[in-house]
Amino acid sequence: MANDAIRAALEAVLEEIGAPVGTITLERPRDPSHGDLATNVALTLAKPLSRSPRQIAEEIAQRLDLDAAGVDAVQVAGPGFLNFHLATGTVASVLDDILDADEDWGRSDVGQGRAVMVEFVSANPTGPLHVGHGRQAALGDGVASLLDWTGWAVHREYYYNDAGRQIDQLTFSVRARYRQALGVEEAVPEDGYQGEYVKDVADALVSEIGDRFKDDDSEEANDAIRIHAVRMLREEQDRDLSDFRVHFDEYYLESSLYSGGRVDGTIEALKETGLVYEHEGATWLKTTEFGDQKDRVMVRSNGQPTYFLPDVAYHRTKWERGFERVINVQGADHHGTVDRVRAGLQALGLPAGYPEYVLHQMVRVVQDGAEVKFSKRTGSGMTLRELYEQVGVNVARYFFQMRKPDAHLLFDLDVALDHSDKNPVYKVQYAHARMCSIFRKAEVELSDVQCGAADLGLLTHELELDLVKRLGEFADVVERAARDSSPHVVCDYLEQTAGAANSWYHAGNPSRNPELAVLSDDAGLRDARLALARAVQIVLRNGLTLLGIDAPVRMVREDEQES
RNA sequence: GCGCCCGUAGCUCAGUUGGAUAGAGCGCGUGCCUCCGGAGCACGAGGUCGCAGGUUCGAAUCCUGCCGGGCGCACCA
Repeated sequence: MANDAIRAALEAVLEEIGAPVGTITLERPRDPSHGDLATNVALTLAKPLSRSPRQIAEEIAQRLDLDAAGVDAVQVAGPGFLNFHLATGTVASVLDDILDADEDWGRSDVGQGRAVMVEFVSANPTGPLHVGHGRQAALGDGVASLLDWTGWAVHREYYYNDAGRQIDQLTFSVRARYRQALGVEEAVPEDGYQGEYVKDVADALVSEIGDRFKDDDSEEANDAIRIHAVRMLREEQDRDLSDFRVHFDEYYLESSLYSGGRVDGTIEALKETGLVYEHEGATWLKTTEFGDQKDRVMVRSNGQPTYFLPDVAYHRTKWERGFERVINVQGADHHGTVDRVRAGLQALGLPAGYPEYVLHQMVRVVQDGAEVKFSKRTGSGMTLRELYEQVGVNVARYFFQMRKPDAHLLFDLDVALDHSDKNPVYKVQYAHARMCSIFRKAEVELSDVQCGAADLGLLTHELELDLVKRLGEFADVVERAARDSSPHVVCDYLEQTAGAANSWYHAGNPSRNPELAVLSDDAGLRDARLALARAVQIVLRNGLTLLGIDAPVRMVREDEQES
């Protein structure tokens, strides 16, 4: 690849002149007069070499082996940029690489097969998933997918808090609805779950066991109700996620931490560190030792552990299961737990930054300029299923991934429901389908476009070369997105690439510029342009696949849909 | 009060870890329609990067202090 050749040639020069060799960034300048590729190495070397960047750039340019780098010319510009002009044919040669790699184009091996766990969603089984969980599901799945594409062995995990007070509240809420269904006058507890879905759970219980627990308030009865409710709601969440095309390798139950003795084991291990003390009847851990704001209670004065303890125990199992790298995807409202969990793990001897966190901000759904807040089923916010049944799974997944996690997400239903290029999902999908339509028109199978078959040097138009350069950047984009746990980088790239493909395609409209038509009368040009169309199709398809979104070979028009 | 995140065009947002004249989509304005898919295309206007200092060859980006918005600060989870 052109980039690699230039990098190698640059590194050789840097060694010659005794400069430190770090990562050399090559980027495509916005202004075409600045060449095909440019680098700022000379600027970054100004300090370590204590010479003027311009001077360093001149020396590098002089010593650079142009042939080895595959460039026609190199220029020093501005404060000390090196601008490369690639040899004719070199630019388009990346198309052969793309055709050759096909489904693997964009993959890399920076992870070298190492194990990484991504934990996400992890909602309590106390009700249907809402749109916030949806963002986390799409985002977590995207982060996991990016790691997979960059050579990591990814494990997707869901942690179920199936123990504790929230579950007790659910049990009492279901119990109240159950008795209501049997004609007893009883209100759902004030701090219980008020949504309609609790009635469904109670009704199912009635048809399963009749009135057996109507007046039975024993522990056995409550256990049975709890188990029934948790099972039913877990099944609903699993369906919601499965239909959203999000799947997990493992579901880890909080209750198993207790039954397996891991909570007690963690207390014992922490006590051995000497960082545990008793205060006012409670057991504390000195987490301030590791930068936490204040020390934390592990066991309350009533003997019950706080949530902090099983959380540390749980993350300890991640380490013990061999995951030296773990990424937790969570809502930003949980950021307060980050320091304390890390502190607890550090006390046990785990590394300081363990685990990593991707915290995402809240989601607001807007339609006609007003926020949509209500869901009959939950009595509060819109559910994930209500959203994606309206706009479709593809659109929902894309919208959830197209903003950086740090930013609040405004989910605009008006745009999501639009079926034109104004909707970024459709814009990318249309571009993909359009490439496929070229092959239908040409009566050529996609798979018949072979690597090395076309004379790519014939692609000389500015629009063509611009498009080719973008396609060549895909692997770098995926790597950067993976490094920053940011699927939105891929979305931006796909939208820009789709736009460039559209410009190229429309410029070749036979009625306007027959000399730019893909299906040219000139057989050589036609083959070269089909190779380009095929490469565009591959990149768009791979990008969409990575994000978990369909890449349709044809789009159904609305007027066709109706007939 | 303390901590974390955010503040970039009328709106929604990018900005590759400090680089060249700050970008995209929508909206707005002008011009193109019988096309290899008009659900389009081309061009244009629009910015004191919240404010004020600082660091250096260079700052939307890093540091400090303010202003504004969101979220957290339990022996809840």
